[in-house]
Amino acid sequence: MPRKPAEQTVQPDAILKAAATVFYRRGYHGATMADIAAEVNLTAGSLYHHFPSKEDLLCAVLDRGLAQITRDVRAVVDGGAPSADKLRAIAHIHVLSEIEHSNIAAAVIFEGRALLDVPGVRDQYVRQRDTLEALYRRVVEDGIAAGDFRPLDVGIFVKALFGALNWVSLWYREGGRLTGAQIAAEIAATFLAALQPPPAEGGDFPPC
Amino acid sequence: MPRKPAEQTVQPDAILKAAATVFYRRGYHGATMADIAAEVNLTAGSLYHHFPSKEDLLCAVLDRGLAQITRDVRAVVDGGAPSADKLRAIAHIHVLSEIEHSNIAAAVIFEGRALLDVPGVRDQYVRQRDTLEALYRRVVEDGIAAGDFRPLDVGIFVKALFGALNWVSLWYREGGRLTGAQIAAEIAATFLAALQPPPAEGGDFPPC
Amino acid sequence: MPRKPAEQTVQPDAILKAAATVFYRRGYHGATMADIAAEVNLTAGSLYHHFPSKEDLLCAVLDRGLAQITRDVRAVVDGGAPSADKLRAIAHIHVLSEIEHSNIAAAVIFEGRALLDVPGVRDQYVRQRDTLEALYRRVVEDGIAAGDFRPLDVGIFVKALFGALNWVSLWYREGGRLTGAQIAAEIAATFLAALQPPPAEGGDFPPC
Amino acid sequence: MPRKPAEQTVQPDAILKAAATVFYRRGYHGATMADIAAEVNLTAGSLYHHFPSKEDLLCAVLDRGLAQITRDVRAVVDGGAPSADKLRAIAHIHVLSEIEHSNIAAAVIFEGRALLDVPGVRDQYVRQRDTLEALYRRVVEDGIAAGDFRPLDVGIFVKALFGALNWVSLWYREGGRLTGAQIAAEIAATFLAALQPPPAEGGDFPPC
DNA sequence: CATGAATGAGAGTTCATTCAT
DNA sequence: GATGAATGAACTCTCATTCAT
Repeated sequence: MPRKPAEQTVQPDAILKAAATVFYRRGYHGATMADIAAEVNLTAGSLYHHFPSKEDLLCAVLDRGLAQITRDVRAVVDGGAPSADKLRAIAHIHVLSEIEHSNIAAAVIFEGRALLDVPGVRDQYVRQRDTLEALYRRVVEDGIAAGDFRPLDVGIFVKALFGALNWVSLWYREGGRLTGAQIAAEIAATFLAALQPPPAEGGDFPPC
Repeated sequence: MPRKPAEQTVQPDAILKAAATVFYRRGYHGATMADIAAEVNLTAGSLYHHFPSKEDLLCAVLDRGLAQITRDVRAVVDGGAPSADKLRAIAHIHVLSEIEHSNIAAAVIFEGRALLDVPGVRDQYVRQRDTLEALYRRVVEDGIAAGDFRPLDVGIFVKALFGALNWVSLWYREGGRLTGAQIAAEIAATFLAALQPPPAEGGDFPPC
Repeated sequence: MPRKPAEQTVQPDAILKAAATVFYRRGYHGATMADIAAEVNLTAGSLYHHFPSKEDLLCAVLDRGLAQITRDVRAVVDGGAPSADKLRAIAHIHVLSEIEHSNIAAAVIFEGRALLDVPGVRDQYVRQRDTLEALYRRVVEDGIAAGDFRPLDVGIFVKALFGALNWVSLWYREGGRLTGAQIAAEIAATFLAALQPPPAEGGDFPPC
Repeated sequence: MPRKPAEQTVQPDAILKAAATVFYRRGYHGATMADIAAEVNLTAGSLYHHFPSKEDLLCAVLDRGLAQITRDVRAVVDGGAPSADKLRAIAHIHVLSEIEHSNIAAAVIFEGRALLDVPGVRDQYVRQRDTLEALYRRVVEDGIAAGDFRPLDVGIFVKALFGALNWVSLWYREGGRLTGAQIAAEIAATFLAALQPPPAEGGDFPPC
């Protein structure tokens, strides 16, 4: 007894965005297929024409989100800019991904845990996440090697940076005091300050 | 025909710890009352002798966790140590709370979102969280006022610090390369480095 | 945007065979329209160009199957062969129908029950089934009347024969030890042996 | 918001009987958990306190039914009665099981197919079924070996017997012309007649 | 207090059916 | 005619919650 066909066909892309939004808003377990469907003016059952299950939907969201941010970050990392600029650029990408691209990145960040029970899926997710982290790490390591940054525990440093950047999605509100770009710049500045090499011993000063 | 009472009466405290653990592990919506009960060798129904609902359990966990860490942090902030030492101390408290106290703090961090739908509850939670954040902010502001730290956007800085510290609960594994204390120290060092005032322009140096 | 029509128009006949196969394989309730459609390289929706509903499909299958076997059996029963030959012939028809004609007969046998809820449909189905049974019964009764078979409870006998013949569809496997014809012959032989009149008391023997 | 506790505790046994009845009436796929639950004055969800899934319920029904009839039949087969008496006895057991023991046996017979998709389960079911069939076969083979029965294709014969006996559950109606015991006796008589050795060629008669 | 059994409100998922293209 | 997308009803299963024992 179906009656009313949808006004216009829904793209799987729109569903992914809707899912990301709802997963982020309610969490994976708290989100219902009906919630997601409503976001694109569908009913829950209709989603199954596009994705075989809720879990697959989450996988697709995470996959898509990580792939996108990874691609953008990699472009920066592979570029020829100074390390400090690279770090500023990836902070920018990271924050903007979180707050602009339909929360896909934010869902990635916080709901990836929901997948950690499903072994096959988990592995792929963890691998992608590690790939991204490795890119951040490379920027820092290269900067240290080049003498632009002071040596420190890169592992902890990158995880702290990740935490600071990811956390933005939890407190950012549109129309707040600062734009996403400004927030990214400020965070980058903070972490760059922490990477500042100490003033060279005497070297900067002309001999008396 | 239940006959055999638990070996020893279960303290509400143990239930809170169990709930925190399970909330952290599975998320609020993913956790079941049976999961939590099993953690203390009870059945789901028995939990209702101690807490009126699952939501109340979460509230209690968050309340307890925030209250505890807030109390500890406040003690430090109210003390007379130099700002840098205070920041090191609260990082230590923060990280240790996350990874040692039965994940209560970690649950606080990530599952507080589950309460954001319930208005009355939400407000109390947000208020407590803001109280804690204000303490961190005070340390930074005092340090800046005292000239120990360089001036910067304190709001962003504190949120970045929060993110970096909270993130630890997502990647920390017992028996890893570093202890919680070492991690806290490293993160504190990073953020303190970012707070380092630039070398005074010449003033520190005697005239040549 | 469907563009490519099926290679060649699908006959309702092919759909009926497909439906019979799937109904037999999965049972009426276990079979989906998509299953049936796939069997003839269609999609579920397309079936509705040929049959108004799943129930109608089952009706058509049963109707067709029963009509066919009834026609064949009637031809034998109305013929002039000896009763024993008639019984052999209908066993042959019955078994071959089950295992060769796309399981239509087998579906008839086991899935007719699914219709027993729908009153109007049920009646027609039951009537057809009784018609078929009456033909079997006539062969036995005629044989008894003619003195070829020993008298016995014809109702039970025919139902036992039905059961034995129908059961074949549940255990027959293509390429097994015996062909369908051999199985039919063996079953017929068994039931004919049971119909054997006892040796006449003395009458057959010349006086000593 | 549960309100009304059941008047009296339901035994798993009662659920099994209910399930057998409903499975038989509607078929496995046509039966709903609510149907089964209603039969014992429960709601669907409550069944899950006793059986982990609908499939498990079917397994339990089949297991129980097959085990019971197999036990009874084995007792007869292992006894010392003449082969003909054994065959009469097992026909009696078989038919009575079908029509009296809550349709468990009938469900076994017709709904076992629903399990044939689940490999692990299927194997156990098939094994049990084969065990039962082997008992029937043994009776016939022993009878032949003892010269009580004429030699014939035992495989087909036993399957025909099975079919005839199982079919009873499809047409038997309480209060009909014959009791279950009478039906069993008649079917046994039919098959025993088919097993009758032909009158010895003259040898039995004294020379004239 | 603890328990096991029960409940009712969904949740995810399936599926027969419809319909614009 | 065929299709893909959509729907709504129904189903299996889960779970927070209650309560007699």
